[in-house]
Formats: sequence, structure tokens, C-alpha cells
Amino acid sequence: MADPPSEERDDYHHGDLERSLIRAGRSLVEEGGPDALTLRAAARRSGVSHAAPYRHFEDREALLAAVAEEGFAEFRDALTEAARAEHLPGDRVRAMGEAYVAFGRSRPGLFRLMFGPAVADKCRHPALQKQARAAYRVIEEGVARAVADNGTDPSVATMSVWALVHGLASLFLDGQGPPELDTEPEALTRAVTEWFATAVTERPGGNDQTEAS
Amino acid sequence: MADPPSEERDDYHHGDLERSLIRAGRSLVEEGGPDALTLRAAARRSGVSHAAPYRHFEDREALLAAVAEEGFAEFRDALTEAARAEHLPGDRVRAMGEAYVAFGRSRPGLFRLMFGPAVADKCRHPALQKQARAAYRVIEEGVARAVADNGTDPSVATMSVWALVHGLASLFLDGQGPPELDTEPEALTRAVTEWFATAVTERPGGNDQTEAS
DNA sequence: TGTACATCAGTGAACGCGCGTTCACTGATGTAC
DNA sequence: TGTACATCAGTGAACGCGCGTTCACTGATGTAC
Repeated sequence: MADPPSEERDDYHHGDLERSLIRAGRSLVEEGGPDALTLRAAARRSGVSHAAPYRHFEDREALLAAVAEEGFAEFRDALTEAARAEHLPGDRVRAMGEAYVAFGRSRPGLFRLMFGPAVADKCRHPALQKQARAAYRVIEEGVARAVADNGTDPSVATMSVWALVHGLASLFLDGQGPPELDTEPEALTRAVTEWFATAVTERPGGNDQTEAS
Repeated sequence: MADPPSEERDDYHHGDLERSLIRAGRSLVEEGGPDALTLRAAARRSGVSHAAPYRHFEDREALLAAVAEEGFAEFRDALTEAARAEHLPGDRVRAMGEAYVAFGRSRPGLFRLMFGPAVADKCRHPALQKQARAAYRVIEEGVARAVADNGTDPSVATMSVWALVHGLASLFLDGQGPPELDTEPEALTRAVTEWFATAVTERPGGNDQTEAS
């Protein structure tokens, strides 16, 4: 549980401290959530004095943002990959949904950092914002294709799909799975996303889209 | 932004410090999220020395749990009330969904405390667990009634609805609304929940429930 | 090829902060007789 | 009705902690001549 200086170095200069800090920061986040990322701990893990990070990051939030940015890049890759494995638009949506939930479940701390309030002012970090939007666009395109010719409003559909899988992931992360349900998270995720992908792909029944506006 | 001792008292004994601490804790949570709740700040707001809370709460987490418990009670009331206003099962589900999102949006800090990782070990707080389950049951019953005779698995449907509204709330809270969409959160919520309530109520089309198991 | 010098990454001491928690204490309250 | 005493709520000083951030510094690197 302690924090041994893991990266040994003999020379005065580290070599690539910036990358090392991001990697350290990421492991801290994955182990203990966003709060566990402190500049001092990241420095410790990189085998460097606690003031050294300031050569590379303006403040703590900057390192948080860098870690989150990396997370979003991986996230987008995971979604893209999942979609690539399928051919029918509906299957793609389902596959992306499962990948979304799987990503969150396998990296809870990172997921919380990416979507939570840890990086307060995202406008201050354009690179992060860019990656986040890129991930959003992957879902958006997939859903748009799936509802292309059934009359559903694409942005409502995208938001629905996104909310559904984001909610699933969040609930699992927070241990809020249904109390007495003995279904495995994977099976439940599959059932829900499948049901939903089908519903979204098919022509919506008597739903009056204009009523809300 | 400072922390003035808001509750004046002349006498040595407070009167009802326990309640006062919960109220103070709650306002701290609502203002700055779960992290902002510290025993010292709650004591300050109650106009009491920083060691006094230990007469009423074993540790910081106990106060967090008490605040969360209160939150869940209110939450359940909000859901129940929303459902009561409607008569058709589908409308009830939609109304509950909107109430769920509205609750989260109007009390972001409390919502994060209730569903987030702040209270690490929920088993240590049976009263909290009880309230959380009670809230879950309200949704469960509403959804079960809505899908009663259309062949959808009620637990899958419940989980879907829950995930959807939870996801919507979370995304709004974290400022992750769709980038270029200019729709108001309320309208979007209404559109999504309405679409979804309709989909869940109607007979599911070509969806093969058994395929996942 | 050698040397002066600017640049830059990392150091270590220090600052001030607020926190959770413990402890011996003191002041108020209420009960038994 | 009055008094001794146990009980209990709140006090204030103290402990140790880890943090973010600043600062003058030192050691290494590489470039201009």
C-alpha cells in the first residue's frame, strides 16, 4: 500500500518525466479514484522530488486533465474497435454499448475522472475537450446510421443510447446493481443493450415526437 | 464563501445538535459535493466546537451516511409523488423518469453523495441501505406494472429505465450534455423519457429475450 | 577540438493550510433520596 | 422543597498527517565561437 519509488534512475535528468507522471497519475487514479492523484504521489512514483512536476504541469488539475485525455483516447479506440467487429447498424450500437460499459467496469477510477467533476473547468483544457468530443462522435455516428430510415430523431436516439450505457456503467461502478437480481453484470448489460438496440432500430410505434417541443 | 457560525446559541447545550449537523452537512454537500463535507465545517456551521460532532457521529462517514439517508428518503418521496400524478402505467414511468432527472439536476451534490463512492462501505450503514432499496422498489413496481402484459422481462425493463434516467442525470450533472445540441435539458429529458416509456410499454417487436441467457 | 556561457530540469527546505481524531476538562441537567 | 451526585454534551488544546505551491539553488546539457 505504500508508495515505493518505482522508477529507478541513476542520472540527474529523468529522461521523460512528463510521460512518467501521466503514467503514475493514471495508476493512482485507477487505484484510488481521482482524489488519489496528488502531484506529490505522482512525483514519488516517478522517483523524483515533489517539486519536479511543476516543470511539466502548471498545477494538479493539469495533470488530471492529461490523464483524462489519455483515457478518452483509449475509450474512443475501444468503441471504434467494438463497432468494427459488427456489420449491421443495430449490432454496432449494441456492441458499442457493451464496450462502453465494459470500459467503465474495468477502469472505474479512470471512468470517474473522465466523466466526473474532478476536472472542474473543462474549457481550460482544450485537448481534453477535443478527445471527449471525438468519443461522443463515434457513438453519434453509429446511432445515426442505425436510425437512419426509421424516422427517429437522431439526437434523441443518441442521447438515449448514451444515457442508457452511461447509466449502466455508473450504477455498476457504484455498486448499485439491482438488489435481489442475481444476473451477472455482463448478462444484464447484454440483455439491456440488446433490447435497447432493437427498440431503437425498429420503427418507433405510436410515439409522437413533436409533443415535447 | 467563508463559514460564519450560522446557528446562534446562548446556552452551553445546543438542543438538537444531531439534526443541526445533518442539516449543515447537507448544505455543505449541496454547495461543494461530498468532499466538502468535513466534520469541522459541519461543527462550524452548527456553532459548536470541532470536537462536538463526535458525541453524535462515530466518524465522518457516519455523518455522510446520515445525509445520504435523508437524501434517499426525499428522493423516494419525489418519485412517488410524480407517479401519483398520472394514471396510465406508461405515463407513470415517464413521470418518474423526469422526476429522477429533475432531482439530480436540482441537488447535484446530494445526488453524487447518494450514488457515488463517498460512502465507501454501504453495508456499514443499514439505515442508508434500507432507504436506497425503498427508492429502488418504487421504480421497480412502476415499471413492472407498465410491462405487466407485454412479455418483457420486468427486471431487464427496470434496469433499463433506471440506467437511462440515471445516465441522463449523471451526464447533465457532469456537464456532458451533447456538444452541439441546443435543446434544453428539460425538453431533451422529456423527449427521451417519453420515447423510452413508450418503447418499454409497447410489445417489444422482434426482440428475442432468450438469446442473451 | 576546447571553452565560456545560457538554458533548463530537478532539488530540498520551507510556508501555510485544513483535516480527522483524541484527550482531559468543564458546565449543565436531571434524578434519587 | 432541597441537596448530593451521576450522567452526559460540549470545550479547547494538541497530535500528526499530507497536501499544493513557492523559492533560491545546483547539476547537466548543448550551443556559439
